[in-house]
Amino acid sequence: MTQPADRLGGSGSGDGPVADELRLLPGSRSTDRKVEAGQELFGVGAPFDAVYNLIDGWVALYTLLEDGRRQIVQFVLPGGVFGMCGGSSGRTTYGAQALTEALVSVVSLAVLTARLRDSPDVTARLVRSLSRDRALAFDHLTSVGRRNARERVACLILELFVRCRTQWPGNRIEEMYLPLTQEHIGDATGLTFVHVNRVLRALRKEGVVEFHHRRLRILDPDRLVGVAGVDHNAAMAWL
Amino acid sequence: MTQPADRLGGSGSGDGPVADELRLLPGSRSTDRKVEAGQELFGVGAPFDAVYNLIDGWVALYTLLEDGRRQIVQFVLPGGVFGMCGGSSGRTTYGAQALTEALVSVVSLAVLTARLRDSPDVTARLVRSLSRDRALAFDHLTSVGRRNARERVACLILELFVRCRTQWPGNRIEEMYLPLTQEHIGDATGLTFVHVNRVLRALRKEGVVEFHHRRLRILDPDRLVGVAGVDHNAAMAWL
DNA sequence: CGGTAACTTGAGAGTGGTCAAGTAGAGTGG
DNA sequence: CCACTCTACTTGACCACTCTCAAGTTACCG
Repeated sequence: MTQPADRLGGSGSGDGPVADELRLLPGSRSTDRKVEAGQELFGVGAPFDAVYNLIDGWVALYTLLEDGRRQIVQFVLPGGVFGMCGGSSGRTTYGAQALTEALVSVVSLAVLTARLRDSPDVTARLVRSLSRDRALAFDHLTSVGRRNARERVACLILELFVRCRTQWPGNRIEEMYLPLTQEHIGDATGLTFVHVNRVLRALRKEGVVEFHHRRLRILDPDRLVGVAGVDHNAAMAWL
Repeated sequence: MTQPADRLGGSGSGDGPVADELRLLPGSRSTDRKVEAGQELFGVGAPFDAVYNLIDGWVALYTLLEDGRRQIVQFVLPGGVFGMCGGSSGRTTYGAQALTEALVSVVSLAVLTARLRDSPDVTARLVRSLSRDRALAFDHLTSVGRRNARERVACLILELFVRCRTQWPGNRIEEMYLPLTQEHIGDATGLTFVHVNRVLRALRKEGVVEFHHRRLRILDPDRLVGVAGVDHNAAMAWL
């Protein structure tokens, strides 16, 4: 474990009682694969014949432009499913990188289609997951397309905060582990890390949020929601 | 019909032999609903208990910010499925507006879940559709987050061109009907319509594309791909 | 022929990018 | 224990891409 022991964001390094409700296919943990922080699960354009189901840890999905510009299109939390791609090319259009030590269940497409056939429950899980992803992607698109830098950063922080809360309903509401660099935030919001830094400093000086050493502290939740420019109810809808 | 008769982009106004492969639920056309161009299918935050399956025409999915800023998150073409939302709120987070006269099949959630249960084929269609949507959303996100105005506009045009081609493999490759205003393009690319106009003028002057009166003419496909900054293969992957 | 929606163009301003330099912190090896 | 290194963070100066505001023009439709 490279993370501090008291972090939120994982159920620990053991193979303990990992909740089955995080699994697309409950039960089978024979296909589990563990990767270290920073490792790539698969790269952009990799052939795909399997679906990944994150059980523990954080994963970032990203795309690349020819000249190296990068866009993080999604942060995956436990329970998330990725690796399925639209298009007929049989290759992924995005890559997946573990942000922390992570545990994924690898499900081959053959197994998945078989299970979809006989298990309405698996189908429902997958459809729900894909729908959620699409809704999240739409939100990000709106943020990046129509919000300014302050709003984007605040929005992202708020989103991750809310998603973490629901994943790990811990008690330390004011502080949480966020395994990101400012460059990650920039790549997710469509900004440069230099500008992310400026925004973060401003928010810090104003006493809204504090983000140092992968620890996020929400100093003033209400102000944060205000800066993000989201409806109070909308923020709750992420739950 | 408000569109010229020779447009690409629809199978006509009749109730003729609409291909069943566009339908999530083949056969049942009792639930079809026809809407005029410009009409809203549902607004942002509408309660949803049904899934929409576009059979004919163009639809735009959009989100709104409190102050009126709008982001188009997806252009739906025949065969597309929308109206399913992630989140548990039971309300849509985006609205849907018909860009042309459109024909949609409305499937109640109850019916859908029943069909998912007993028809692997329906399940496969839905999963494929949702996966494709997610991939498209990721592409848009990359565009809006990491490309400049020229690239974004070129990308969008290219994407719509390719998608149209595959929908309606007509013969007039050089010209097609695109039921958008420059403001639509702006709302989809995260730009203002003023700036979209400038970009479009420049591309026109350079002899790359021409877009007037809802007619798009690709003057120089290779240059367009170059301006868009996409890999030649990647462009084909949309097919 | 008037009204309206879409498109066009210009001038000025501002948000956010680029480039460059420097600081802080964690890990490593002498 | 102290350089040394590497990554992440910080800050400043400058600039440009894109927005805003404001006037027009054009095309379509009643």
